[in-house]
Amino acid sequence: MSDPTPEAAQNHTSQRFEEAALELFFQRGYRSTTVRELALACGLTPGALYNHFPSKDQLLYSILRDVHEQLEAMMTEALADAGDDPRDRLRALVRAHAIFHTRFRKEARVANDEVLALEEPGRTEIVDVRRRGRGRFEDALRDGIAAGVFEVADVKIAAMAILNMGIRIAAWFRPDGPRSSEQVADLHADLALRMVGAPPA
Amino acid sequence: MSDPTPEAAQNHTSQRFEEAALELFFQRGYRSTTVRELALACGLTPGALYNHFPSKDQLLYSILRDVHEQLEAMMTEALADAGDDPRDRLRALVRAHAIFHTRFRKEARVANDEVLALEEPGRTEIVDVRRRGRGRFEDALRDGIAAGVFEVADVKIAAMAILNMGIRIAAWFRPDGPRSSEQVADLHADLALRMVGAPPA
DNA sequence: GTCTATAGATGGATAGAC
DNA sequence: GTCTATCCATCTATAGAC
Repeated sequence: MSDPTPEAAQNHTSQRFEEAALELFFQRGYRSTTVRELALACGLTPGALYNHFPSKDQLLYSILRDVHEQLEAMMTEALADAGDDPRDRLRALVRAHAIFHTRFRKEARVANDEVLALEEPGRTEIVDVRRRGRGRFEDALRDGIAAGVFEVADVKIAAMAILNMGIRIAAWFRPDGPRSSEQVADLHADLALRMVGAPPA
Repeated sequence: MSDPTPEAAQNHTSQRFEEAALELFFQRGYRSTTVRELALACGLTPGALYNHFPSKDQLLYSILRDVHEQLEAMMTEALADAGDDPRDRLRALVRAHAIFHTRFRKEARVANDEVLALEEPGRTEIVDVRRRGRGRFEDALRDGIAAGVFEVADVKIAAMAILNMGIRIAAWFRPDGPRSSEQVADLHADLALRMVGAPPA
């Protein structure tokens, strides 16, 4: 009842492990990061990790699952707000995707680079999630073609190209660089619309 | 003189190590591949590696250096044959880049994924080589803008997008898939020309 | 130039006290 | 839930015989 404990400011240890792991996996890669380094970054000892995760692999899996959930949520929300015009919908999708890869660039890069490091069955699960995400771009393109506003020679290639120029943002974007998240997102949306034969005015 | 030895068919052991390493690094990644696996794949024992490379790191470095040299050579040759029209030059560059990433997709993917696994000073050297390669795309775009045939809002972003949709080809292309190397290259060249406001007829 | 054998370090993970 | 201590596997690399 009367319980204004300082627990409000508490970061659960498992979460601290995930944050340290994100940073270290981003800097050195999953395989090069040791359990000892993870524990040290949390001010703990190696054994402590295993009170929160059954293995180093499951720690990576937990991170990747969260990252993909968040990306999916952002794209879903963007589409929900986008209206009916296929151009607006593609723009919304590309923008959301780009903004995610700038704002959560560490998460995104770890997610992209370390999928193959996962053990089964987590790996197959995450790969499937990513495949479904790719489907959103293909659907957006097909809708525009059906509506007669896009002209695309090969839907899969175009979708892959749009998706991948977005994915790679996480590899080069710098938060302290000359372009904001929003600017990068707008520029990519314009490029995508040009790619599908619907150049913006 | 009279020397038709069977050495013509000989594969030098160092080359066999590089080939085995390429395959294993492609499948499992550099860090997950052990010296024992490399030696076994060559029908040798771990110690034999060190007659040809001073370390596992130097083996990776040797592979990455060769890969980037070959990519540079292909792009240089493509530009030399391309004539003067900026559209033709961009098309040639994107095509050469795309074909490299289909035909040498294992080499390309290892080169992309394992740069950070390199130790210094090799890592900085390879990163610089890659930066110079990126400059070719920016130059091609600036030439087209100067000639009045391209219209680009942000040269660096557009160059990065074109470069990166090409780089990611190595991550999804399958030699036994429905599209040939040439088809993928042509489709990407068309997308790139659209991105710079010079859609092909 | 390859082998056998092993050094020397480091990895993930566990046991049991507190 | 964290600690100390450690197991045991595995890693890169080396030494010296052939």
